[in-house]
Amino acid sequence: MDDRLDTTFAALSDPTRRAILSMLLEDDMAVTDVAEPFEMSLAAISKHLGILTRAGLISQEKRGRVKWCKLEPDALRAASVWMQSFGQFEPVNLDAFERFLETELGDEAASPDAQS
Amino acid sequence: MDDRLDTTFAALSDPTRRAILSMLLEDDMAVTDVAEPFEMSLAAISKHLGILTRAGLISQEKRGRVKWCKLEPDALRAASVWMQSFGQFEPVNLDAFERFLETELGDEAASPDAQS
DNA sequence: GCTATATTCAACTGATCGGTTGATTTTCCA
DNA sequence: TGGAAAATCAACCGATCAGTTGAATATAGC
Repeated sequence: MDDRLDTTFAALSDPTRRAILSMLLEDDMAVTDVAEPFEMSLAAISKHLGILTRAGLISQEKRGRVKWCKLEPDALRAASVWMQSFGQFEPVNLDAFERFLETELGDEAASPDAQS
Repeated sequence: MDDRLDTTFAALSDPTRRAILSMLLEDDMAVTDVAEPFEMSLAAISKHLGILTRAGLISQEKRGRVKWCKLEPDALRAASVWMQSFGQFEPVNLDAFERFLETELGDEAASPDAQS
């Protein structure tokens, strides 16, 4: 019944996939370009993109021989709502968000292979 | 570096564990009582609780021979903030939240074995 | 002390995961 | 027309996962 949340959270549990989402936050990208900063094979990245697509977190559109990857942020809404049902925390703590952007997100997007 | 998000999202990706969290939203519970509505062994539930504890999503305190499980909603904050960095930063759609509480959460808490 | 209760441990199983490599398929372009 | 580039497929590997069963460890209460 809640396969949706299963696949969403499972997709988000991998640091490589979260890094990919951060990259796509900047702009749409082709598969090869997504793979470029990572120290792993193109096939591996292709699999990750497949998982993200099946989770609805991104969409892929083929134009010519290039497949463009696009972030689909709406897919996060269900999961986000689920999480907010716990701990009635106010929408977003802006301080924490600021701190997060500096550390987590910034680092990850700048040097994805630095994910430990 | 972001092991925290890894373990948080991985813990949330299992429907049994999400159901357990929903149950603990109502009240603190002993391990045996947590296990009661599920069609699986006590040992399996014990493992799930261990995973939730390691992820910081719950805490366990032993009083006598009973181990009490308590929800720790703060652990969701980092993950929640991460997710809200995608999408249009506006809080949560309250209508969707309302609908969710009626369907998803209510059902899951009422009959956890109905998870497919 | 003895026994029942609460919980975990240990060892095992089958399935899934994240990665690899090599072969294919599709498309662009000179 | 014939490469070269973009991406996926297929088969494999070792690790982890979710579950089982049976034994072990505390603790409570008569």
